[in-house]
Amino acid sequence: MSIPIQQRIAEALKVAFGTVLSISPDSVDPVIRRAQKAEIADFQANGAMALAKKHGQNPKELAELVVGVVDFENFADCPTVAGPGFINITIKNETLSALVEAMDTHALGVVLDEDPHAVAIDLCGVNVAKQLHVGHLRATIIGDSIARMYERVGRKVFRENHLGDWGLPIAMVLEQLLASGADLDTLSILDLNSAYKNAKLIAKDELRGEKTARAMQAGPHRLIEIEEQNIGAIDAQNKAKKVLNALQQGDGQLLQDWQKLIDCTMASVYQALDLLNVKIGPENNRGESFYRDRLGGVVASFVAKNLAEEDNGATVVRFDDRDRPMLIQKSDGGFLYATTDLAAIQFRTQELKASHVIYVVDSRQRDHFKDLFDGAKLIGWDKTPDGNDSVLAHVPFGQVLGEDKKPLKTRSGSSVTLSSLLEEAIDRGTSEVTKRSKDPASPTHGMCVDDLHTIGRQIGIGAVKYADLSNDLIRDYVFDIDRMVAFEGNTGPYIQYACARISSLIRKGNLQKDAPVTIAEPQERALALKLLQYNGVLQDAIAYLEPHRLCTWLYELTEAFSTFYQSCPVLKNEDETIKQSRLRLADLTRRVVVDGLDLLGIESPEKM
RNA sequence: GCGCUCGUAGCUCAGUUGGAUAGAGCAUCGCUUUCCUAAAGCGAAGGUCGCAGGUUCGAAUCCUGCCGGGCGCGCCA
Repeated sequence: MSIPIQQRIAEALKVAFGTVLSISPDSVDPVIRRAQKAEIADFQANGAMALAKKHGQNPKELAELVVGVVDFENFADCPTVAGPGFINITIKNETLSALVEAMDTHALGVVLDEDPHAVAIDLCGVNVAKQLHVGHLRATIIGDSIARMYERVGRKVFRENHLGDWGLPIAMVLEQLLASGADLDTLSILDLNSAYKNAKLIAKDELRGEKTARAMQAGPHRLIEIEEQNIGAIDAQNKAKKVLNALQQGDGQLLQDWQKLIDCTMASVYQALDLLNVKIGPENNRGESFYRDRLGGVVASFVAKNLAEEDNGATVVRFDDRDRPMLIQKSDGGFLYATTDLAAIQFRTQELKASHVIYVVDSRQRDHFKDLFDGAKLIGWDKTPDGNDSVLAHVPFGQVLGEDKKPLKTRSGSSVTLSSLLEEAIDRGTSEVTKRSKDPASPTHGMCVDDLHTIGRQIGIGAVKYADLSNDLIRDYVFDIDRMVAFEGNTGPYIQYACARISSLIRKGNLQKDAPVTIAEPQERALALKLLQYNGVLQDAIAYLEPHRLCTWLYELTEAFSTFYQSCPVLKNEDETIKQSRLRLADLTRRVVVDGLDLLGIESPEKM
């Protein structure tokens, strides 16, 4: 994390260390960090210890010498030395005032990333004929947030919704529905969902039979027995394979029917995505069917370069450092998800020319992505055509758990649908804001039901998203709606509320945009220093693909504002200059919070 | 069996990629309101950072080995 001033401090100290030690300033790392205690200083340099050690000097004496020669060009006070050789630096109020004024533009201090390459983000991951459930929540909102952050720094982003819209499962669903004589035009997502479950069940049965046979190292006779047991499953599979075959041949009627399944599914998906306030629509669909004609080519490429070999009739890619191979073609000629994913990587780096291919997928698929990325590197799909290295990254996230600390399920044991979850959150948000509006002092007092409901939705959805994004992604978390919608603590509603309070303040004040900013009080300094970190925090959140860094910081920012607001009168300040300066500080804070929440896909109601 | 991952206050979690006395929130207790939204703020209490070694001037952070929870391991996606 860095703010502009931090770099200037680093530069000045590099020169100073270089002078004292008679070495090149470029070889010096002064290790500038924010100071731990605001009362002591704003920043600290920890480099003296390591440098003293390296050059056989006393660290404290070295620090003293450096402090003696360093030139901060009047933007900071004379630094002090503490402990074993920490150098404490305090920025001048005038400097802070000027920096805040400089930040107060449309860009809010965010530095744009000039890399002209695109960024591809694989997110959401819906399956045709499947209702969205909790499992999709994280892949969708984390991916959308990362996309928003990249867009915020000026990058072109492709949100890739890699639909599961092709292959045997879909063929089974289609075959079942056609056989039952269902009218595909009037189907609901629920009908599709049950057909999907049914298909999955049958496929599982067959799989279990095969696995058992293999585990037992059964001979041909035993295999036949098992096949007989699963005769129904095999039969269904065969029928589905025929349907898939016909689809692959381009059967016009079947393709139309297939499209109907997709349309039906996506209609329900978009409804949920709309509630979620994510920027994912039809334009983001690029599913398995898109890659269906490229799979043979993928396998052929690996074979041609001797990167794949035949094993028991299947085609596998082997890696030097692990036993587990990556299967890219089945013994029956069929392709696997690794094949499709390789095709997708090829497409994303070679045709979309993405410098970053990011997968926002459940942590349980770590091994898969390790294989996938290593496979892509073997064949050279980790570079764009112009030779630029592409970063292939898996953003693994943990599971959403129920109160029992097991994956969230309904009482009947089925997985919780995303819409039911969101409805609950919206209800909670709405009842909360409705309750508050009863108070005559509340700005929401007297609002119509529709408006209250809109705010309630913003709060409820914001609560769920913030709770999800504010933890380290790798961790599982318990879905606790009470904690999420709480207006206290590190929650979405708390930050939204803090922001609404500032909006109210601005509405009442008569802000003059060009009024000078004067940082004087400790609480003003703390707020200013916090604000100035925005760009650095955002850049870090992107670099580490960790939205929770932004969350933590936004919470700290709103806390800094609360503290400032508590002890620094704004509207009732008799001094018009101070009042205007503080209004401007408040307005800047408000805009940064709105901007930051937007990067998390969270809306900021003006009243709540 | 192999591999990955997590373990920090009673609970939920941060911890700026190795820096000073490990920080928040919730819950508990105390204080503050003729005051810009008290939907708040301030303070107290609460810790052998899973355990044991090691590297280092310095370790919650890096290395090794254990312990405990979760997850994944060839023709499903």
